[in-house]
Amino acid sequence: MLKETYRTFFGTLNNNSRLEIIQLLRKNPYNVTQISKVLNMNQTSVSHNLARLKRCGFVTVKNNGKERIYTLNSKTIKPLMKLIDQHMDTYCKKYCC
Amino acid sequence: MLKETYRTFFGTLNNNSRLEIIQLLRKNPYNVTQISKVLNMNQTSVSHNLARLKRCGFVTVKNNGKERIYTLNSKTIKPLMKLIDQHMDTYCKKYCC
DNA sequence: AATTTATATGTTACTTATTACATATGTTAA
DNA sequence: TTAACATATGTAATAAGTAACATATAAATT
Repeated sequence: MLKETYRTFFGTLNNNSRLEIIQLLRKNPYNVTQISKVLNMNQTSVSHNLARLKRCGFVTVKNNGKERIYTLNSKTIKPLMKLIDQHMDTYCKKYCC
Repeated sequence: MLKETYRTFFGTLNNNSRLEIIQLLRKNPYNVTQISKVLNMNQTSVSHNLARLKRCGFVTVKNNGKERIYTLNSKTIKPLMKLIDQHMDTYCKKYCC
């Protein structure tokens, strides 16, 4: 696997706003306005971050009138986040944080 | 899970040097000098980056005389990297890179 | 077709992370 | 006990990423 691909992947995850969006989308799909309201982030920021998440396959998007509904990739990202939670649960209490 | 814990986790992975070290350690444990020679990185950089990897439970270390041998966490990080490779294989060709 | 609502994109000041230098510590052997 | 080897840590210039502004596009409603 290309080094740059990893960087894009982890660079995407290494951001508070995007992590908050991911955590929210773990529960349910939402549109941009909903996300920015729930997370109290401004709309342009949400759009920028969703664009990046989409570019990397973390989320997919579906049009619904003027809304755009974003869904977390349930095939790879959902199980991945679960596995990462497990790692952090076991190791990050002792070592990191 | 705490937001800061995620940041530490992904921040650790979002770095070329550390990713190269991880990729190397997926094959075998190595000491600091070996790592810096194989990857053509200066020793202080390798030590700094190993310190961070250790702090987050990505690697463990074992003393062997004056050497210190670093091993990748095979319980969580090895399978995690595999899962990430799979995601990138499926989605990042189309979307990211 | 003009207005409103929803979302996306371009750009830049600012914040954060990285790298590499100098140097310190720790271990072994002469 | 000092020289040599192995690794770790403090610090700062530089590089990279972020957030927020202004603005553009796109769909629906009047």
